[in-house]
This record gives sequence, C-alpha cells and structure tokens, in this order.
Amino acid sequence: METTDSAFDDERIRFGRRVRYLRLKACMSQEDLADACGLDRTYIGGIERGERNPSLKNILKLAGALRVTIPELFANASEAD
Amino acid sequence: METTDSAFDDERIRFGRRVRYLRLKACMSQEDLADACGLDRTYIGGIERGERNPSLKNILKLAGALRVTIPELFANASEAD
DNA sequence: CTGTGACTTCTAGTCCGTT
DNA sequence: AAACGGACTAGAAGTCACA
Repeated sequence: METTDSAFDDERIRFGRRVRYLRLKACMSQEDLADACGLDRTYIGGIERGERNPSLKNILKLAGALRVTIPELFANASEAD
Repeated sequence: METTDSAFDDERIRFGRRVRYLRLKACMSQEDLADACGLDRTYIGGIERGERNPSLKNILKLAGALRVTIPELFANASEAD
C-alpha cells in the first residue's frame, strides 16, 4: 500500500535544512551554490525544501561547495559554528 | 572533453570499500545486508564494487542496516573499531 | 556466496518559464 | 532572491540469468 515512508521524508527534510543553513552561513544564494556545485538552481531549491533525494555524487558536491565535511553536512542544522 | 570525473569514481570506490568492511565486521553476507536494507543482493554487490552511485535514501538504509552513523559510514574503511 | 552484463522502470537532475 | 511548474534527458533503482 506504499506507506509513503515518512522516516526518509524526515531525513530528506532535515538534510535540506542543513544545506540551507550552511549555504546562508556562507552568504551564498541558491544560484551561487548551484554554480559552485555544477548543479541546477531549481535542483538546489528542491533539496533545501526536502523534495529531492540526491545521489552520493551530489552529496559530495554539496559538501565540497559548502566547504564542510560529510559529518558536518549531516549534523543538526542549528549546531556548532 | 568530459574529463570522466575520476574524483567521484574514487569516492564511490572508497565508499564501497567502507560498506564491505563494515558488512564483514558485522559478519553479514551481501544477501544478509540486502535483506536488512530491503535491497537486492546484486545491488549491494554493485555498491561495494563502486559501480553504483546510491541516493541519500539508500545510503541511510545502509547505515541503518550496518548499525553505524553517517560519519562512521564515511570514515576510512580501515579505521577504528 | 559473489561478480557481472544486460535490461526495464522510475526518478534524479536540467532547462525553459512564471509568480 | 526564491518557489514552483511543465517537459524533457540522463542516470539511479531494481531485477535476472548465469558464471
């Protein structure tokens, strides 16, 4: 019955919040980040809204463009510097 | 000229090694892990060989089934406990 | 138990736009 | 600057037979 898997919905949403938080901390627009990642502007927006399920490759691109490590990218959005 | 992006090839391969390392440490077969993830045996094999570029969703499934955190899943294969 | 190639279906990701 | 939509293409998801 396709239980719509809300555990992963949550994770995507949390991940998106972290990306947004880190992007804003770096004073970048979505477009800036998109350029830095080599991804599309609308796609970055979708990730931040928790609507996207990015691949390993793009997760690594995001971490690189935001200049954070993977653990930092997966930490709570409000945490630490 | 499509430089064939070997940086990400490397990352996929390293990721696969970590998965294999953690799976073996947990004394699981690929099939055991596949069952625990709700994924196909051959798909797990493909990840371990660095041939697959899994999405966030499947990365989280792997971490859950291997009972590790995301940072642990991304640490060096030979590291730590 | 695992590697591998081939394959189909589905979604990731792009590109055009408007609000 | 960002949300959102439609239409599209590239690539991930997921499975199989067989070595």
